[in-house]
Amino acid sequence: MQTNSTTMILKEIVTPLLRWYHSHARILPWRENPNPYFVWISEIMLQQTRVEAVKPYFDRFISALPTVESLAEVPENELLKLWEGLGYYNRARNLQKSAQEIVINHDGKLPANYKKLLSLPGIGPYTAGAIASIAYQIPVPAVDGNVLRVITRLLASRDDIMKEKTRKKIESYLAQVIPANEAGNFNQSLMELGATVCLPKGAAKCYSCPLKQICLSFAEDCISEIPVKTPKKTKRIESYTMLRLQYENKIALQKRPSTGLLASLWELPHLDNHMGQAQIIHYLQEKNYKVKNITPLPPSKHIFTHIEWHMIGYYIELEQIPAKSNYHWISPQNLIDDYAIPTAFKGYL
DNA sequence: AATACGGGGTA
DNA sequence: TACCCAGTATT
Repeated sequence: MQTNSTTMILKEIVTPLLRWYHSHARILPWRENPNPYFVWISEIMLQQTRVEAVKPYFDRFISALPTVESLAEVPENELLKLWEGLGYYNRARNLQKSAQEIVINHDGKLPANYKKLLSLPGIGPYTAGAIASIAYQIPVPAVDGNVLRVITRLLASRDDIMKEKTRKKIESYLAQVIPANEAGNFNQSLMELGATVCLPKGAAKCYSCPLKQICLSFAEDCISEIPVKTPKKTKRIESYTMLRLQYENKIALQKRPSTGLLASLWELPHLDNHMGQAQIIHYLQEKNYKVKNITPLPPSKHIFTHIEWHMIGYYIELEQIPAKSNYHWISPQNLIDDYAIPTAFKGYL
């Protein structure tokens, strides 16, 4: 073990951070009973997702699926319905794959082992560290965006936090100072500080930071310059015309492909580009749908991480549909109960 | 190493 | 707008 200046600084934060966390930890649903299953579910939900967004999903999810076994067995449509609107839907499917593996290979319990956790689908270095430390008190780091920001600022490091190398370096530093009996509290205290005090984009509340005496960026007055992040590339724009098709009080839906964006979720029928009423009527007539009434719906925009959807839409009442319609015709109540529909389409439902 | 993968909150 | 969020999997 090395004891360079970096490690010495990090050793100094342990006690003040734990003391601060003891009195400032937010009360969160998944902290009430931090059993491995609840910790796991919460950590998956929290990937790239804010605490406030997760809260209602977490409570509903663990009520519906309180055990690893129940998650392993739930039908996919029910699972996706529980995840509807939360985004990154592969998280839900990977959760179930892992649950099935855990039932088969680990006696239905999350393994108390960092590498075994890491091998499960949907669990990467951060989540493996979070579960290991929070649920099992195993002294391994859990480095998320908060921790990257807190530590680079603490050290006044200009390392690019988008690079894996930076994360690994910080993990190796932290591994040397994690207190043996409070691994979970220590990791959570770093994240909590990042989430509530050491805020991004010039919003840091250094005046109330328990580490301001130690923080090199605070001393050098360069908080606003750290962390360094490589800029992300611009989004592409895609245009669609959404069809809100109505026939005998039922709505047309179709299932999205099993791979790619919003895989396997349900969607409204739609055409590429922005089409006029005449083009839509022509398109439907060719497929033997007879239009009774068509009215334009207001444009809407949905922004993904890497794509922007620019949508227009039409509300269309049909008086006849072909014997073999490619669409699924769903009653409104059935749609609410059983069909997971991404937020992007909600503007036209 | 770069890109795909949601959705919402904030300055 | 642009950035950011208790990141991971795939290419």
